[in-house]
Amino acid sequence: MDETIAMLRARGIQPTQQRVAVLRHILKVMEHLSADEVLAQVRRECPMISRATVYNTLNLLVRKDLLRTQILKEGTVVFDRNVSPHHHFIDEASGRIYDIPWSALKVSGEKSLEGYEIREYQVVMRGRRRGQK
Amino acid sequence: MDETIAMLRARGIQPTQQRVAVLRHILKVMEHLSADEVLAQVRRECPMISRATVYNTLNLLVRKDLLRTQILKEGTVVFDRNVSPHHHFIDEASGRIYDIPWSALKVSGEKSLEGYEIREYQVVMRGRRRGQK
DNA sequence: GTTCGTGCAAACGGTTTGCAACAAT
DNA sequence: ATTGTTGCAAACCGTTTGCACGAAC
Repeated sequence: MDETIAMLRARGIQPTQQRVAVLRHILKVMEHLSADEVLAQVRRECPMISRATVYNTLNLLVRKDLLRTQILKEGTVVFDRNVSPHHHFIDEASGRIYDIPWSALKVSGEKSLEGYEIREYQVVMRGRRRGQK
Repeated sequence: MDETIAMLRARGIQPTQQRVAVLRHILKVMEHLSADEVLAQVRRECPMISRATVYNTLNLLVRKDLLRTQILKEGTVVFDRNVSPHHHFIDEASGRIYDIPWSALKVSGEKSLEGYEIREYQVVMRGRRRGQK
């Protein structure tokens, strides 16, 4: 049985060919893709998919908590398959975004902020990846 | 003597009427404005300013380190008059962005991230402002 | 009289929307 | 038959660009 289809069904989403292709692709690649990147890449395997369907599908998956959007790049939103709290590092040379595990960093002091009801937070780091790839 | 004009001169920028109006407005308001918001608000005092000039001016001021851009909202960049390290809180109800002083939060663990050369980082918090206004 | 700055309109890129054709139930 | 899904094209919105007019050195 197909895990991607099961995920969609579990959220009450009809597993159409296009939706399965989109979700399957995102779960496969490790990158944080923009909608247009998803479109281009999914089209290789599923040529008859339209821009509108990709956008519709991605927004649907976000609404159903299978994906999250992140505001990390100028001009475009990226979709994150990791829906649990974590931090981000953005390589300024390549633009590539890396997930940093929640446990790798510790933020303190946020409880003493008066008047701010924090629903969620993350550390956003920018710089350069060094060494390996 | 005018402080705004002095700031521009110090950076070798010709203090034209439009540039002074843009910078003066940004230094006056406390908000993190988008370019179009700057345009709309500056036009009240300086009606004969064009969209292109506002965008040109803002980009120039960023290039000369008088402003910083921040990627915090979907679909638009905001301009930050605070060019020193600090954190941000975004009120999800109003969209308003608040500066959080660098000293209010402490992040630890970032030195032990192997392979990541961090040039800068900040904590981005989202939630609701409580109480006063 | 060059250089620099401005205003306008067109172009651009990411995203959304309206709508007609088409499945699926 | 009704509802949900897709593809296409047009619309939209923030931003950039090309170009001609005008101001400043």
